[in-house]
Amino acid sequence: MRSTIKDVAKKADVSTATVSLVIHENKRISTDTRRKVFKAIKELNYHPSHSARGLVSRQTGNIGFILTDDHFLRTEPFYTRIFLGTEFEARESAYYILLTTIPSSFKEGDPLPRFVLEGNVDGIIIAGKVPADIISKLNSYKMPLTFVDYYPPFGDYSAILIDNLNGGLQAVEHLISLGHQKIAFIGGDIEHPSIRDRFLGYKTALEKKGLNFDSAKVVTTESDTSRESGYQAAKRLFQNTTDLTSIFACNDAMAIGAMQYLKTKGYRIPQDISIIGFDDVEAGLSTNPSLSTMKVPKIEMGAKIMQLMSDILKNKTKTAVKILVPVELVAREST
Amino acid sequence: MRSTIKDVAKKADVSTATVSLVIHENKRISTDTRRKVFKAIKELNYHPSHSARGLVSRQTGNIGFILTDDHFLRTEPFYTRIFLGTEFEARESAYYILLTTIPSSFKEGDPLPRFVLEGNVDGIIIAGKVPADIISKLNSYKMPLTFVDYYPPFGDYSAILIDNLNGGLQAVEHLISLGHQKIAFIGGDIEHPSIRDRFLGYKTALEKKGLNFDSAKVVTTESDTSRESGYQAAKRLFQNTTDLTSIFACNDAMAIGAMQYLKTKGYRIPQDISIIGFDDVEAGLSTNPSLSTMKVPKIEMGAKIMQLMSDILKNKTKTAVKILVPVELVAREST
DNA sequence: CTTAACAAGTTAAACGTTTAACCTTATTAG
DNA sequence: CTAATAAGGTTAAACGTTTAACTTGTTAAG
Repeated sequence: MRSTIKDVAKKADVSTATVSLVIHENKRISTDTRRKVFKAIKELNYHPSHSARGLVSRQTGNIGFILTDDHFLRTEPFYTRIFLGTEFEARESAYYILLTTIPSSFKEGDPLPRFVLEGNVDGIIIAGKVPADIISKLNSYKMPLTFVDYYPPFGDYSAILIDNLNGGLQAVEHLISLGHQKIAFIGGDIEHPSIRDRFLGYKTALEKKGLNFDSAKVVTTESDTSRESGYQAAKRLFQNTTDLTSIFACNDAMAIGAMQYLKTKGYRIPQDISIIGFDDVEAGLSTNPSLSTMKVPKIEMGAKIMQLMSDILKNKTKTAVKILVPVELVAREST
Repeated sequence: MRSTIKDVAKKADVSTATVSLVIHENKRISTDTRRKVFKAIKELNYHPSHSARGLVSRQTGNIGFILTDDHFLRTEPFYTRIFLGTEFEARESAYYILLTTIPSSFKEGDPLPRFVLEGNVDGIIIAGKVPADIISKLNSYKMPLTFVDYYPPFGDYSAILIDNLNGGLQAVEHLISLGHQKIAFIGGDIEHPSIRDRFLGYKTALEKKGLNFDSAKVVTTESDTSRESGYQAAKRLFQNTTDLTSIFACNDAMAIGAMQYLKTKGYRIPQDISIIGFDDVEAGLSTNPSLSTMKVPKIEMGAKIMQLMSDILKNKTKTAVKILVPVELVAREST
């Protein structure tokens, strides 16, 4: 049998209320009593019952973490790293994370995650792009909704986002600083706010440095940002023009796909063509040459969104905040 | 405010006990009353409070899911798929899964997952190989411990395991049926029960078909089963001998690594060398040629371990059972 | 007709916390 | 010296369920 607050109270020779007050660091309790109680807690290896707490405090101590199944099953551990950060932070703030996936095809009639229906979470973290339908359904529940690595087109939420615009800018400036003037951009899923911003960063960098924008050097027709799409986008790019010396890919997966295409066509990297990606996923390390990229602090983002959630639940943060996390250039062999 | 059992009772004009009995499908309640109650439940969108239930039933309704961080962050979505299966099944049986990772370097002094310390799970599922230290520490808590895709060297637990031996057997028999006589085996982390069994299957198949075992055709010195290790193992293999026409790799990652080596050395697959892997991960589909492999039902395994857990918690399963799930040959272009 | 058995509920205690309201005793202000 | 305040607790109700024990009415058996 696990020990309860009563056991502790008896052992420390105080009331259960006192034990509770000690646990909650209430200043009304003398140092002596506090010590006695802590001693008893230690000796009995007491941990408060999550259920009992939840019942009286009307909080669950749980946070729901939602992502689409294909994001969860992505080959690159991107969202899993974000989750990991969230989990780490949740340990600190004594929350549990309930991870669940939704189909990326989620639509109006589909059932919401069970923890929402049963009110078994105090708040919800949504990671990555999810269908609009689920957001609107979720809105009718009164719990705080926060986003990480995605921001929906409508609504006003707290979110942790990558500074994609600045990242795109830096990536392209890096290429320019190496002497490149003819820089291409390849991207997929261009409706995605993140991709859009990276593209915007690309354009801004060109403008800033007085290089002119050439639409022949831009391929954004792929519907996703997979490796395969990168291959296809590169192929299409070289159908448009061969007048280029470097490529900025909207993410590492596409960059790697593009590298594969370049290799099959006999281009040397970086001598003939330089290439830079975005995200800094593991795979970029084991390509040959290794891939230059913009490093995204995934674990930190996960931790940050959990902190934000915790603040919101403790009423420290009343209004929606959006935090942009900076990215960092990692110059490797491909540039 | 969420509605409670009292609201339902009032609306249906019965006692709360009746509502509870209806929910638990107790036969003592008449069809009429049952209907009334269900109607009220629907109208009020009532869902029982998880906390209140947990408090009185002394169960948490949660299952802990533990894997090492590097397994969770593996590029191939192997364990994530198993988790997904568990999650799906958990929805059916009304459990929540608390996923947490432990360092793969877990040792004696490290803290156990919080849900264990706080007694916030009814049982624990361990996925994949974990350090022995955590198993022994976990044993001192009285909750059921089950394993999926791993079985510890000591102890008596329920587990869902791949039929690795038979899988290895089938893979090699497949090669033999294609006329191969000179079949190599490459593997890593040979201490791992799964790898060991696959190797045993290899040997058994040779024996069964009257082919003699040649230790020069076996490389098991790599310490893990990554792509890179596959590359290295293949390299070493060809240092030993070139007298072979096919390779059975202990998993797809190593098979893919080996394919890369074969390609750089100018071998054609499958004309010069056939190769077969194990696991059926996505990446095997996008190699060129596509990789033959043994298909492991990952989602189903996840679902099965959750069912098993649920049975154990309901006392349906009293003694430890080990279930071997069969694997299936997927012949693609590489053989 | 009496008694037993059953059907279909209801009552009330219990689960382990939290916390508002209360109670002592000691200290301070006037 | 009295009254007010502070310090350091305690009491008891409440949170939303479950379930053993009880009640009431009906049917069946003898």
